[in-house]
Amino acid sequence: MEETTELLEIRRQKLIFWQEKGIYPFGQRYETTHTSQQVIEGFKEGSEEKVRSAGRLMSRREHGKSIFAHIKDVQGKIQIYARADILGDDDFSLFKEFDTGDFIGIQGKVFKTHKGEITILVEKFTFLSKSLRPLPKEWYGLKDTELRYRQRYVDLLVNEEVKNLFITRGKIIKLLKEFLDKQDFLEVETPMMQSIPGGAIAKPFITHHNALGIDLYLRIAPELYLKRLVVGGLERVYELNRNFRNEGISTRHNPEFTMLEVYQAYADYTDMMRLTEELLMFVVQNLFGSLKITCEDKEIDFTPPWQRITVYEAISKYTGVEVTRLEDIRKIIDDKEKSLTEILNHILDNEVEPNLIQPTFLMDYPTVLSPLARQKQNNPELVERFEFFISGQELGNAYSELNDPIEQKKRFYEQNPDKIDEDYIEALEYGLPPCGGLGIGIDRLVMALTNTTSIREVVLFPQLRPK
RNA sequence: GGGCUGUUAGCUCAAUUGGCAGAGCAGGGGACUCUUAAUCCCAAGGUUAUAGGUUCGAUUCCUAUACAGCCCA
Repeated sequence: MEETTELLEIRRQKLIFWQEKGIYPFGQRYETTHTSQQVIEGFKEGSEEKVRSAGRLMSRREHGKSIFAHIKDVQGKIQIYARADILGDDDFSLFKEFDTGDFIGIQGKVFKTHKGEITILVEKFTFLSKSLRPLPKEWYGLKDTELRYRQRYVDLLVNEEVKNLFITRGKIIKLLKEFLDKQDFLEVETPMMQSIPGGAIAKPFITHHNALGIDLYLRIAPELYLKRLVVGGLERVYELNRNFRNEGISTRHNPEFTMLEVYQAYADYTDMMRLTEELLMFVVQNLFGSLKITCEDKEIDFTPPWQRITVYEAISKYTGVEVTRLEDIRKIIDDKEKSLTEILNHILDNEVEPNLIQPTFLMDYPTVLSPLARQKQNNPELVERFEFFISGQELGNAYSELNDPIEQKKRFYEQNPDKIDEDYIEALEYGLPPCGGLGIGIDRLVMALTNTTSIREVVLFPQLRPK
C-alpha cells in the first residue's frame, strides 16, 4: 500500500535533510508560556514581552531575508516573524525549510506590525513534529464530504467551523451534565453489552463472549437498567452515552448514537416536561446568551412553557379529520394492508411532525405503541408519554414509567412472548416507585442547536463503508 | 432496499456537438527584510474512481462495479 507521489517524496527528503543537520524532526515536550490567544490578549504596546508558543505552521509568506507565517493551536492562530538578522543566516536558512503542517515551538518577543497584527518575533525555534503529507489549502478548505468524514482530523484542521461545531457539542454535553448534577441527579454507567436488548424496539448488534460462551447484544437503550437503579433506591439517575442500533444509515441515523436518559422517582411525565424545558433553557441560555436561536431560517424560541398538544389533537389539527380514538385514523388513510400503528406512524411522520417547528410536546400516545409507559388513569388506551420536537425533528421521548410488574409482563408478552426480560419483571416486583423517565437524542439536539441537517456533521467519526 | 446525482492534479474547480485534459492555490527552482489568499519570473505535476463496451477517436455515449451525497420506503 506504499503510496508515492512527488509531494510525499519531497517531504520524505526534508525529513532526511533535518536528520542530516542533526535535528530529529519528531521532538519532545515543549514548555509554552502562552497560547495563541494569550499572546494576543496579553499584548501591551511597547512591553516587548518574551513568550514561548507552539503550534502547527499553517501558512508562510517569504520575503528573501524575512518570513511571515502563522502557527495554529486549538484556540486560533498567531503570526510569527522570522528575520535573518535576528536568527543568523544559518538558523534562518533552516527556518526556511519548514513546511506547512509542521509543528514548531518558538520563543521571542511580541510586537505589533505596521498593519496592526500582533506577532511574535522569532528569536529561537524548535522542531516539534514533521508533517509528511501536504495539507489542503485553508482558504479553500476541504469540501469533499467523503474525505472530510474519513479524515476528520484534516477536516478539523482546515475547516474552522467544523472545529467550532465539535467544541459546541462538547459544551452542550457539559451543560446538560452540569444542570442535572445541580439537581442532584447521579451520573451512572450501565451495561452496553446486554443478554436481552430492551428498552426500545430496534435491531441490535450481536457479539459473542468467549469465556461465558454466550451471545451478547450491544444495547439499544439503557432504560431497563436505569429503572433497576431506581428500584435500588438511586432516586435520580442519568446516563449520557452511546446506544447501538443495527438499522439503516441516513442523515438522521448513525448506527451508534448518543442518548441522554434521566429517571426521577416520585415524578411523572408532566415533571419530565418541566425538566426538559428547564434543561434546554439552561443549555441554550448558556450557549447563546439568549433563548431564541435561528435554525434553518426560522427563529426557535425556547422560552417555557412550550406548546403541549395531544397526539389526537395534533392529528385532527393538521389533517382536518376529527380523531378521538385510534381507529379514527383509518378515516385519513384507509389501507387494509397496513396496521394501525403503521398508519399512525405514517401520519405523525408526514402530516404532524414537520409542523412542529417551535419546541412542542406531543403527548398521550396510544398504549400499543408504548409498552414501558403507564396508562392514563381515565383512559387505558392511552399512556402518559410525550415526544418533543424542535424544527420538525423528534429530539426526545419521555413517560410516566410503568411500575406495575403484572401489567408490564402482560405488555412484554403482547410484544414478544419469546423475549421477556424476567429479571426486569422481578426487579419491578421488588417495587419501582412512581417514576418519570426522559430520553434526549444528543446528536439530534446538537444538530438542532448548530443548525445542521446531517447527523454525520455532528458525529466526529460517522460510520462509513471501509474503502 | 429503490430512485437521482457525483467521482478530473495534493486542495478547489473548468473542459463547447464525441476531436491535443486546463486554471487558481499548494508543492519545486529563482528574486524579494512589514507580509497576511503576499508579489514577480521559471519549470513541473494526470492510468479523467475501477473494469468492460460502442467509435477512426471517449473526461464526454452505454453497461457493470466501488465509494459518496441527496430523496424515498
